[in-house]
Amino acid sequence: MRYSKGHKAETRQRLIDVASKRFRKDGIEATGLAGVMAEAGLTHGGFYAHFSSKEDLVQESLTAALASTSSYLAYKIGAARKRGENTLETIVRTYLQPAHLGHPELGCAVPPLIAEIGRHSLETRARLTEIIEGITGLIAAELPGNLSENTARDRAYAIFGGMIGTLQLARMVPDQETSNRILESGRQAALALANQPAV
Amino acid sequence: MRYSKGHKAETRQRLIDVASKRFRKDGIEATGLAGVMAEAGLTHGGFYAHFSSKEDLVQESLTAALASTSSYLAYKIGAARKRGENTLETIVRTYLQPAHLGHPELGCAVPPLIAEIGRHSLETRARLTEIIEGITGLIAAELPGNLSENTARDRAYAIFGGMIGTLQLARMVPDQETSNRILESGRQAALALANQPAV
DNA sequence: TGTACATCAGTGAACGCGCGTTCACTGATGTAC
DNA sequence: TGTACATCAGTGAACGCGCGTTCACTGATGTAC
Repeated sequence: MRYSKGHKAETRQRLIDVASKRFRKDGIEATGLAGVMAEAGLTHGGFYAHFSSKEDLVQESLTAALASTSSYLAYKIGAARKRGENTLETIVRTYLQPAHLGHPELGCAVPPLIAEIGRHSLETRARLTEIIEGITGLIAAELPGNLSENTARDRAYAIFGGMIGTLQLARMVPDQETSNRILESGRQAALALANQPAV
Repeated sequence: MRYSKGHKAETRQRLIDVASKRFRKDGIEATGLAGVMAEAGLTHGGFYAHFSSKEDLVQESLTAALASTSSYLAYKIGAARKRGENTLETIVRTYLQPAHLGHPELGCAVPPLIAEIGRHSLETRARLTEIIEGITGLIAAELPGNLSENTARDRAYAIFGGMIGTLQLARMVPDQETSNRILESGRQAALALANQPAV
């Protein structure tokens, strides 16, 4: 069967969507290509018409997922600024909202996958690091006070690191009340770090 | 061959040691039982004389690894107190020291494995959560000021979450200078959180 | 003291299974004539 | 306008491999007599 123009690009996009969700939900190692293809309504043999390897799919789908998180945060920041709201509080409340606990397949790819990514090739790590630096850049740009570029960047890393670790802890503890306490504590901590004066 | 008394217990301990290192280095999913047995000098068939399943080994070895981290921190805290040094600074400098970046197989099991553990059974999560709460308890006990038990506990979670996320970020970025900046920023953040007044 | 036997940690072949990857093939449709 | 052909996204069988788990067996040594 010959397909209409744009059909292949659509299929590729669908594969990226399915894979990025499965990776976030089950981990990269635990996600099989056959399952991804099946969920996209295809048989497994056709995979290599779209990607050169599983690692290629990993790069493409995680790049897409991270870029989407970055865009979403940027949009939230813009909307908050328009309304005259505190943009940093918006970032923190968006990232550490209780709804972000469940459904990791719809959330930021960093908390569920950062450790696994760390075991991948330098190339994959470098590529994903770039987008993560985009996210910390968004945070850095909203930090109050006259911080130097370096100070702002470093502080943004600490804030983002705190949010990542907090989300992971909240997701791992089996008790929901503890989960919510951890999230709330993480929110307070992130804002406290953001608002401390320059050293 | 019949073995002398205590021989089986020694083998079991060796398996736990090998496995806990491999899990931390390569992840749980990516670690095969045959490899663990081979590194311990055995063939794979004997595994089930020691553990009922891979999940059993996961629980035993991660419990051991986390307990070891907890003990080590407790020892460091005790030594610092004896010398009249700041115990919280000791915790933070121990956890976020540059040497903790490399060789994750020798470090705390939480940063490399928390996301993967989150996908395991409720039983496994509950068991490991207990020990993690031991670690946050150590931190909570050293927080200055007259914090209520709940406040101290919640703040300890935020500090520990920050240290976890910071270590993960520092491990993932491919550039070592950035790594060290992230670590330093994480140390400052952890101490700033510890020293802020009660809300 | 010497001999027969029970023990049981460890061996290694085998199980079904899913993995990532390869490849000859299909067949509906756009294009060339 | 009608026909022959080229295209190529997707199919499905097959590859070698490692996985977790099972199991009949081994054989050195402690124990019973």
